[in-house]
Amino acid sequence: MVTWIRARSTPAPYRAALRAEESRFRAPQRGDPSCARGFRIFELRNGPRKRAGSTGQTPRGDLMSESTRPPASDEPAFRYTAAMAGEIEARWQAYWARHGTFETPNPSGPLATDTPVPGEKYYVLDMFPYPSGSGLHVGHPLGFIATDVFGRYQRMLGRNVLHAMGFDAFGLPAEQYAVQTGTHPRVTTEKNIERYRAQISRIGLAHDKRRGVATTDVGFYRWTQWIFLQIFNSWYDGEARRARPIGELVAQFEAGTRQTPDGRAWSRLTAAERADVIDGYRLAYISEAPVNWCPGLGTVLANEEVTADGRSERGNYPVFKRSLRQWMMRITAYADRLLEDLDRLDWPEPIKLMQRNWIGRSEGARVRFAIDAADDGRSPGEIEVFTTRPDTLFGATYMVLAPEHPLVDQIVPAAWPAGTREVWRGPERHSTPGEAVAAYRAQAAAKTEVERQSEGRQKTGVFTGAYAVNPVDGERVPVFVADYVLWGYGTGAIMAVPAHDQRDFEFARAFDLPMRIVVSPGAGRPADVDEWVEAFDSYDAQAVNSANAEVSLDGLVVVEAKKRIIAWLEEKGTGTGTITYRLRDWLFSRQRYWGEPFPIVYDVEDPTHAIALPDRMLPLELPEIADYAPQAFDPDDATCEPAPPLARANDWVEVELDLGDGRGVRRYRRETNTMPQWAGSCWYPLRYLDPTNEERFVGEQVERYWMGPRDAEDVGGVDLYVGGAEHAVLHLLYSRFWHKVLYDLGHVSSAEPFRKLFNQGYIQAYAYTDERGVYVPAEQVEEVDGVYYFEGGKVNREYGKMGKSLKNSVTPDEFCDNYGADTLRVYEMSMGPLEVSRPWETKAVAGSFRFLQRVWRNIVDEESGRVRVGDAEPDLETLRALHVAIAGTREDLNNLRFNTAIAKLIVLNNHLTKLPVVPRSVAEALVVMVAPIAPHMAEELWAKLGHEGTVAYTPFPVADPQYLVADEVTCVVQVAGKLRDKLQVPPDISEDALRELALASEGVQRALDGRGVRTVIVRAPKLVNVVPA
RNA sequence: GCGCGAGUGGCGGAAUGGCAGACGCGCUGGUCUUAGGAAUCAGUGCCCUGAUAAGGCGUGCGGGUUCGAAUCCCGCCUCGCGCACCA
Repeated sequence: MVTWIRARSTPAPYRAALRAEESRFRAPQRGDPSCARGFRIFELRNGPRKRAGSTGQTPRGDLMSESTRPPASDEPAFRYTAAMAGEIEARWQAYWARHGTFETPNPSGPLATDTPVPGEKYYVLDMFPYPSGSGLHVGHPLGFIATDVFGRYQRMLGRNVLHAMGFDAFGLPAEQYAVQTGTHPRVTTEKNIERYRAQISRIGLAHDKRRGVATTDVGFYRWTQWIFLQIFNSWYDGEARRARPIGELVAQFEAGTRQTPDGRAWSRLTAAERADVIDGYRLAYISEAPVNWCPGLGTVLANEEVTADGRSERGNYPVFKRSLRQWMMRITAYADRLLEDLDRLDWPEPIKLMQRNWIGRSEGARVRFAIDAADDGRSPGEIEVFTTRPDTLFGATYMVLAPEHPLVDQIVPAAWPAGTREVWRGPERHSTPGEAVAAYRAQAAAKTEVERQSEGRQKTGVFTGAYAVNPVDGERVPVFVADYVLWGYGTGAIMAVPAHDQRDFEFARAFDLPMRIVVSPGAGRPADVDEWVEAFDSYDAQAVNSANAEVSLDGLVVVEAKKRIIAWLEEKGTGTGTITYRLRDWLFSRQRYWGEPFPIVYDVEDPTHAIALPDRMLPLELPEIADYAPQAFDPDDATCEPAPPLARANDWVEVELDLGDGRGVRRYRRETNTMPQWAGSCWYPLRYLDPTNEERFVGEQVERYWMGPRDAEDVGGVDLYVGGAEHAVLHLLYSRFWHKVLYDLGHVSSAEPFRKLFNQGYIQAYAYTDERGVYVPAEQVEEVDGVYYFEGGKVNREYGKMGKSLKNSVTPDEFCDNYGADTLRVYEMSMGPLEVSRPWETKAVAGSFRFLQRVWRNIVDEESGRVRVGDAEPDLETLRALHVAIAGTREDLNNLRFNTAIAKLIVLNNHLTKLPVVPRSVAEALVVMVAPIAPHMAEELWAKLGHEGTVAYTPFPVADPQYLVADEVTCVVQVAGKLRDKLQVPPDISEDALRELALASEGVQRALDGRGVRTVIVRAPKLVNVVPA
């Protein structure tokens, strides 16, 4: 229990306080002569302004000289100004760095210390920043400041706090920049990281800098490659519901406990055949799949890198769907677990919902329809469909195959069968089904996905000329090709039930197909389906017209009907109940230079099977190559082939290696694709834990300490993960997947990477355009009566992102010059709740600055620079103000409500302002409570108040309940729910006494105006509500 | 189209069934000043009133539940986000 406030005793006389203050300045000189503190004190005594720009002693004298708000000449010498803030901040940041104040000990391994780690820990994490070339603006650090405040608070609660920041530094921008300027991506990346680090450290974030790894560090991506191989060398055991090493699969085949695909004994298979079988199980595998191919960038792209109108986010080049051989990750194997475990996470509900929708689990059935023997006598096959409504099987009146469906070619007969309607032959009324289908498929292939959609929901398609047989009633139904059926989902084929599916309904109307009602819509609809204007797709209804000789669904509600028909289908062997997901496997390769190389080689004599490099050959470093640009293509040429830059590094690609597999030195070709940017961000939280471990990607004990589950129910993971909602699905789903594989293989003890997630809002800004539509500097725009002017001319106001090109960007550096980092921290935290986006308003910053200035003035005399607190005990009113503030601040900080926490500290500070002398004990409590938010000023004041060392580990004050109850409370008196009077009453007043008082009160009498009283609601001691007759 | 979230002073926001507008910006007035774009003190939802007291109105709009609703329920409007023919 933390109770230092009450434990404090023997208040020292005022003069002693002054002595303590002075000794505090001398003390550090003993331990650290390089600090030159005496010199600075001298300067401080002579006023902060003189020092601006004059000293090489402070780390950032150059920055301070840029202060654009020079104080007026009569300003008190010891006022808290931007210049003084700059000096204090630089000095304490240097102190923290020198003393390793925020170097967090591990329980074991390289970062362990001699002393045991605290039992309670807290791992707070920001989403991995990408160090872009344009540096930070004040919007970026919002979340960083929040985690820092929270982490510092946790530390003051006695916990071992881990907070670090590294960089997600691979990626296309550095590569693009390299192409333009000839600078190596590593040079650009390192420069950007350095710039970011400088900007971030100026904000005073309590990061353990030893842990700030970058994905581009060889020591980091060595383990990214290792994890990739773990995934590559694993398969998903559906029975056990977990990943297992591939060796255990081989053992099953060898023992005969698992059947080979064609039933032959494992020993009878050739090495290549075995490799084929095994590759079909791996969690990382190569497959031929339709991908986003962007010739303009020379690489395939992930879906998230393609804009809504089908162009590359970067460069705005066209993107084509191309079937290419690419690396995939079998994330779909984890679909169920990724879905189920969402329930165990403390995440915002909307994010969970987005993941649920993205995974898109739907229960239904696969049903096989026999293809009716074609006129030319070719042997009939089967079409398998997926449906979520097998209960409507009796209402299926036609079928549809996706244009890409391979069966299409096989079922098309030579001529249109009898009964083919005009519209079924396509708009050109083709004379054979072959022509019609070929034309339709060509048309569909030429369209981008976006084009398919932008043509509205107009249903198109053609008849294949083939019929299939409905297994429930033997009826022949025509088979169509239409692009409203997607090849990528389910089986790429559907049974169409137009009466009960809106899409099928529209198609049926367009193609003059029959409809059959098999789910009763009740009395609300005409009995004749021809009169319907839309499909009836409710689940809350009963089946009708759905019976054959063996099974009847009639009268059953949808859920029951589904069960019965699935049972029947399974019994007849024509269908099975099944589950389908919207989630697709994850395309994992890129044709880029600036990414992690795959630790994979191919035997030159068998180039189809990927071979893992043994661990001892890691890291596989990126080779230096002369030309790292992806090969340039005509951006509109959809037919060209990707050519990864690494393929041009011949000396690197062609290698002779002994892989230790007993075959000796052989010739291999390396994989020339690189991994996507997501790879490093999938596991970086684990590396922060143990950044220098060379034996393991993270020490076992270290991982268990920081991320292990707290109890049997807990999934473990980072205690608090803060970042924007834009990563709701991709990053958060990918890293959950990787983490689960590592968990299954026994490498980590936590089942999930992020126990609690918090989505911060964004800082937005106004931008202004003149009459030409050109952006003008937002800083210089003036508002008069709601109209905005720049240099005398009217300008338009827009609201949105902050950015250099919008001329509304404010950098943390210029902000710190003008106000100081502590003001930036207070302002950003007080603007509103963390989860809400808010507009930046430079003029509103003054309030935060003034708050700090007043805290300073309450403790330090602005004229003399001396501590001006008194040692008298605080009066009761002050004690109450203090303890109310303590209780409120704790409550707010616990719930990440920084804005209201600051408001409570302001209230306390404003109270202290009115006192002739601020009591020392209250001043100290205030400084400690301010410390998480404005740590530099708090350190300075804490030292001035006579304390040695940092305030960062000082226990956070605890409220004394005795001061939380007032001896009088305000009772609200209402009449008919409207406020009519207020009474000052003792908190323990009885209901009856309060009722009497209220009824007798002037306000009640006036409001009643002679009316009688029906009821009186009494909620002692806070409220009475009189209900008039 | 479907799903999710949000609408409160001039502005950012507070209050999650019990005093609407904490705290801050801005604005108004006073102090100090040669000066104020500094600091400081006071006031500030709107309406009525000379001002006060008292009163009326007020949390996007309309209805409901309740002694009592910004808060809970139903319908609508507006804005933001996500998904978008997923069978």
